[in-house]
Amino acid sequence: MDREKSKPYHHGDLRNTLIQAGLEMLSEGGAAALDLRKIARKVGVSHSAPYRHFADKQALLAAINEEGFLRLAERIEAALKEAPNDPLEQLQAIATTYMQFAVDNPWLMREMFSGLTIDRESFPSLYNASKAVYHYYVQVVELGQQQGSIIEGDARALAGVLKSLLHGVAMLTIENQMPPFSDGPDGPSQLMRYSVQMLYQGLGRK
Amino acid sequence: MDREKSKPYHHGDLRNTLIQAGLEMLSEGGAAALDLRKIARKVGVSHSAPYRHFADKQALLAAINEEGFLRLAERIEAALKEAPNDPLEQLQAIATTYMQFAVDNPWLMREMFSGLTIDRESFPSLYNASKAVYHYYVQVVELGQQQGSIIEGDARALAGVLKSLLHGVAMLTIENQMPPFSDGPDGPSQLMRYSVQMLYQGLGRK
DNA sequence: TGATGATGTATTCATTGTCAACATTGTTTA
DNA sequence: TAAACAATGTTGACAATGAATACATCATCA
Repeated sequence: MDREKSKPYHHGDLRNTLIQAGLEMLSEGGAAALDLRKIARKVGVSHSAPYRHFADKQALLAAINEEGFLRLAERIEAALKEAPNDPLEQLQAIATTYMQFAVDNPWLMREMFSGLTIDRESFPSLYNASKAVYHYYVQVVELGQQQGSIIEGDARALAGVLKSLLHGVAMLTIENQMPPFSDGPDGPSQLMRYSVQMLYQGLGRK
Repeated sequence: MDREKSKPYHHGDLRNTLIQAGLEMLSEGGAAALDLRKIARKVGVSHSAPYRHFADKQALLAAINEEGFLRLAERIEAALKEAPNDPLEQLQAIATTYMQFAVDNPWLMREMFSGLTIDRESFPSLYNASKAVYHYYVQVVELGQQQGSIIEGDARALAGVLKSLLHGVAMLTIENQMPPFSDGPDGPSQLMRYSVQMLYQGLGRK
């Protein structure tokens, strides 16, 4: 009995536990709701214990954001593996995964990309993680170019356009800034598919 | 002499003054740097005076964001007036204006669209202002369709795609999330023009 | 003129990030 | 193995800040 009673003085894995608890707290109201003391309470340590692992609140937030980018990259990688060997379909796979992640983790996404609460440049590993996803875009574009289904040009620049579209659609969706379409696409993932399709075929008439 | 000395007890236009001061403060570090007491000091009133005009910090932020949307809409309207009567050029005018505004007011833009610090839904006038810009997109798309240079389809849905792209490019740019392109477009406004061009002509090869 | 509501002030309180001093424990080393 | 040390956690304190309450000033209008 009492095997839970007298907690050891040292937590054991406080750093990770704090990040996890922070992620949960984020999802319930964003960075504004992210309270260092509350996290500490939740995890069962004193209010200043976190300072042994993070210089300040920013540092914890940076770690949380980094975890977010890692998870996003994981999901996209997994989605790509299951997608058929067709460039457009691979783009769609990335796109809908991106959207799904945003819808599932709106607060996290806002944090990750807002640049409002943390200064990304001062956290190198976060900075790198934040760029990881982009490589998949380039990869798919290059594949498309090799197969002749995507126009010529700097693959990285084209990937940048793609990335921007995905990001814009996803963000505006979770911000309730996308108007509802009566006869247009319905639901986030359809909206995303539609958008990618439009970028692929072009708005201009030939 | 002393014509500035004994300030009148009542400020006269405190509400607007607070918004202006708030905008300035925002531009120096975002909402995190937006300190109610500091604003009050800056404006020369007591630290609880703002509460006569704003229920709380959120309410002031909402007013600031609203002002931001109004300014953005103004700029875009002005840009449209000067643009030639060509749909693609009008799109480009909107796009580069959007980008310029974002580059000029990164913190404000982040605030306006983050949804992190304020709950837009509870401020109707802000909510409306946030949707004003969108109408210009629809307008231009419809014009393009009439002239036959833009493909058929729900103009509002197409405008949504356009809006998403502009937003994505602008936001990722100010967040330093757009990789630099060696032989691609150079500089924010060129990057924006390039992106719109790509959306117009399509990434797919015909 | 004097009643009333709007606007501003002074004071106070709770929350929260941060820091300094101290406690506990695991690890290394003499 | 014992002492020293580094890592980790706790307690208590402080300042900044958002917010609430009670009071002061002033313009307007019946």
